[in-house]
Amino acid sequence: MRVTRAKAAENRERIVEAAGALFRAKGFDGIGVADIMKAVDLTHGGFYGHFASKDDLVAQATRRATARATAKWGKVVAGAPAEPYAALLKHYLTRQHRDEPDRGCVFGTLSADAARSGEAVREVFAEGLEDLIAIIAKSLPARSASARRRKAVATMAGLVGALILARAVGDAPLSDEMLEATRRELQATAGR
Amino acid sequence: MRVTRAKAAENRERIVEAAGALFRAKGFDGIGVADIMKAVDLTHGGFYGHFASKDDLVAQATRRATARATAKWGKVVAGAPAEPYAALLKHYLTRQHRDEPDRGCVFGTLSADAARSGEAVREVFAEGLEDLIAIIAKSLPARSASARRRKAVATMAGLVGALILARAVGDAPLSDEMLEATRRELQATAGR
DNA sequence: GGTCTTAAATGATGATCATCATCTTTCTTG
DNA sequence: CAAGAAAGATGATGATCATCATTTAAGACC
Repeated sequence: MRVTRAKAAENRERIVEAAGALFRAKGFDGIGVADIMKAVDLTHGGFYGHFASKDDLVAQATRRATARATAKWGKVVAGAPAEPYAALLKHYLTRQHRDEPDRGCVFGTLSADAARSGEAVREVFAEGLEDLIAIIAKSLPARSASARRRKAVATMAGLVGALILARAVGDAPLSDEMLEATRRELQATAGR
Repeated sequence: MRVTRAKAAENRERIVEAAGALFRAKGFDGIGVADIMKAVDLTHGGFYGHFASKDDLVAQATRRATARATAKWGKVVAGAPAEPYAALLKHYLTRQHRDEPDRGCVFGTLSADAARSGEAVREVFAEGLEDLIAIIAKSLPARSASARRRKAVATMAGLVGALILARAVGDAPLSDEMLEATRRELQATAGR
């Protein structure tokens, strides 16, 4: 049945949001169009009125998720002006973040899927990643710009790697250790 | 048609090997039983004579891949007794490794998939990861055992994160930079 | 209020999925 | 050499997949 213009736009929003969570939880290949629509209480038929294809939704949901991450990181550093770098590490490497992949960082859940996707998705990832690296670089104690940049890139790798591996090993003690050890090492080597 | 016992065992081997490569290239959900069998020139029907389920194959292929990684890392450190840690970094963070996911480290390709898999697969991951961390720890210059362990865990996170992100951003300049910056940072902070 | 437009529902498409029963063929074993 | 065993092929199962044509119903606009 027909629905108001505003309601239709809201439905599109809800599809993108639900897809973002479901893709993060199950991977691009792990969830289908019908189940995504069911998650927002719609039937699968209306999907192609909103999106050109599933790939189109993948790209839109990914962009939404990276933008959300950038905004969140900005708030985290703004909320801890004295120790922004430490705040970022602490915010990212938590058990809660590890245990809620569907609401967490998209780079920690879908990077491998992105590597297997088309150029459109990979470009969204590249742009989002540059934004986060820039935030890290600004949060670091003053060194040369190139040294800050290098440390920021390596920090991004450490954060994402620790989160992914902490999830991959299940509930082994190693899982908590991945988060804690990576946080301490990154922190200890931040100064110089 | 029937085949010798030896040939049947070899076929099983080839299935596990091919599956290891195909899973790494396309993810656990990205490749089907029929295509795996086709890759070793068999029809899909014989599959369930060799394996109880696709999950069974996933677990076996994963174990094979982690064992292979452990053996390879052992050779790398043995081949560079003067600077084993530097050799590990250099071996892992290369453009070739990034561009050949089907033949590369299973932790860099399937960790996110493992996080979404059953406990059996995650246990294989945990055991394999412990082995690699132990190799890194032994390759580090002498500090306290706990400091070496912590640095080894953080190194593992950095290696895997850099590789995954370098693949996720496509052929952006950031891709090469991820490998190089992470290698330099890990190396620079290895001493103390 | 009547006409046009369109969002979503219904239902079908053909592909592909994991799984398995059955059959054929050939190796193995006595 | 004969009988039993089993590896792999054939083909079917029912699910699920992305995609789309058609229908229905109600908002938008004159």
